[in-house]
Amino acid sequence: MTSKRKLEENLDGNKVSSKKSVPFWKTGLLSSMHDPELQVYKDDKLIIIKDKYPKAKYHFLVMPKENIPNLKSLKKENIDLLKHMHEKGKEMAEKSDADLKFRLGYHAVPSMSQLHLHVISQDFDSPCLKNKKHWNSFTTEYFVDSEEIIKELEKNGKVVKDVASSQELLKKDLRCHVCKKEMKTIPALKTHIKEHSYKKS
DNA sequence: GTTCTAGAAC
DNA sequence: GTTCTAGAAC
Repeated sequence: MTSKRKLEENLDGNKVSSKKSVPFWKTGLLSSMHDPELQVYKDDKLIIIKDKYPKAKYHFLVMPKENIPNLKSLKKENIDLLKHMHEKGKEMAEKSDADLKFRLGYHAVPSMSQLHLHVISQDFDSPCLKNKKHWNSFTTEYFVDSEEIIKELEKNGKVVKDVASSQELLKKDLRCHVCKKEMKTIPALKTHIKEHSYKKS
């Protein structure tokens, strides 16, 4: 027989030496979720936290307490939960700044485990927004509105997103989300978007 | 997901 | 020479 395979486990229960082990950082949200410093709302079904690296003036994550890893795990039984997450997310946006535009949605292929609904103001005014992937993940179809996810689950009983085509969206040229003007660099884009208003019309 | 940094782009 | 992007992280 071959020599014994080292199979230690880290604090998150992931196999450290196995090649198939989940990287340590992928479980980061589960820790953040239970960090009182980040929590802003809590009820029997969900927890809302401030994103640790906000990509706009206001950026929250609404997460179910129940373990639901991602969109693929969603079942028809979760429809009421998703609607509840949407409602509470909307309330949090309202409470933060009632005059500011917000979007509520999911990333097609999120990096981190545990389902999370982004509640993000549309100014994208934040030092944490640094690269093309950040920008495109919130301004292309990679960002799927919460209502669309709920509709898809109601219609098909599941939510399916193609990984390869979704990842291609992240490589698209930089474009202003308001006037659609193409920008050559992230710094130029960040300067440009300051010129628009993000108040509700 | 972020950090770091080599080297491309200017 | 400086700004900016993009890929590795054991």
